Amino acid sequence: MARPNRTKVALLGFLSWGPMSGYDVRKLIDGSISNFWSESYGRIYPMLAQLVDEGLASVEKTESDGGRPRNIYSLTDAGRSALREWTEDPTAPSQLPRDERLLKLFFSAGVPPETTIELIERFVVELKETQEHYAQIRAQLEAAKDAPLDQRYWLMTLRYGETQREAELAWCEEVLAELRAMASD
Amino acid sequence: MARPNRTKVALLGFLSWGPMSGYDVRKLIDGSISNFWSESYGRIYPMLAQLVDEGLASVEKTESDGGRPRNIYSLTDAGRSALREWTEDPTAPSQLPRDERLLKLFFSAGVPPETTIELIERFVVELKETQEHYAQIRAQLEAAKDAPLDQRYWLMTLRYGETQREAELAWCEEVLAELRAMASD
DNA sequence: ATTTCCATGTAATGAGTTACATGATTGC
DNA sequence: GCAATCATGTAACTCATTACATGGAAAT
Repeated sequence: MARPNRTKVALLGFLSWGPMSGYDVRKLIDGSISNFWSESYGRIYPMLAQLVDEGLASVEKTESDGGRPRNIYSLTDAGRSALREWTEDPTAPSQLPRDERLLKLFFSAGVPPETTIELIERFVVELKETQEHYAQIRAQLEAAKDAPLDQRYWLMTLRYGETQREAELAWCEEVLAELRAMASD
Repeated sequence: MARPNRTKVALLGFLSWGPMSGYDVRKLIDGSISNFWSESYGRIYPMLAQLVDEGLASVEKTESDGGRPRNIYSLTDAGRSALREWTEDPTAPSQLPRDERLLKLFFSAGVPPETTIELIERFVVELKETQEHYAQIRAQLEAAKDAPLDQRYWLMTLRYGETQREAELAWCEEVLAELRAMASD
């Protein structure tokens, strides 16, 4: 696990909560870390198979217990220690950001300010929707009274998103004021 | 240009400033938008060839004007209107964020708070380095007195990064306070 | 009846990094 | 003479999304 694949560690993390299916993982992600993470089925299912190949997880096929057969994955000891190894490492790769909205803004001198105002106003709408989404995540995370220690960490990650979105909204107001002044010249 | 490739529009944008080589583009990026964008040679050179294929740019090989021959690319009219089409469109795809540091924090209940404190402290160091980098970019952008309209947009994008990093630093202080309280229990 | 949700998976496609190969020129 | 910089490009690899295919069960 020199530089483990990101999907891999995400799956190890969720499986550490208990045995579950790929479908379950996806739903858990949507309800907890969609704030800063996403996974597609196209990655989840192949990666689960890979975890089994590598001995980090085991799979049990539940045949006909009512619904359609499901594949339930559990961490092995090797999986648990791989997860531990990753969480204990205090480094994180700095990701190269690529923000298409900012790229557009950067090259906007050639279009009328009104166009750029709309670009930013759409961003504001999106940000407010995101904030509402965060409120739902917050409700879900705060409901987990049975895992108080985990919960504190979860709320830290949520708080990160909340403060970032707030700062973005403040920036939007600043930029909109400038653009509107430019438009009225 | 339904959903143009991101590298493509970035190249169109820089070429709109005047004819230049792939090498030049890379250096310009580093000095202006490394704040929120990056391109590797492995993308730049093939994409420049593709632009020529598509009639969006033309290339002129400068043979032996002193140094090693360079390939200088210029926008065609088609290239200019493709860029215009993109900048005039006030939409931007919302990118799915994947923050490995936050993922690690999310799953940190199983490791001692000291480990997580180090994770955040490293983040603080990185953020301060980034802020210094921004100061250099600011100096470069503010030096461009010959393009005052462009400059206003450039500074808006820079200001975005500055406010985001500030908010991150404030979040780090908050989280560090909580983690230190947890560590001293 | 039909839509929605559960559930798993594959194939096609795109995007992007990193490492490598090459070789000239400039500055020390 | 040697290192750094200029300059272009390719190949291998990784990573990830999207669309598609399949089909059962539950709800309306």
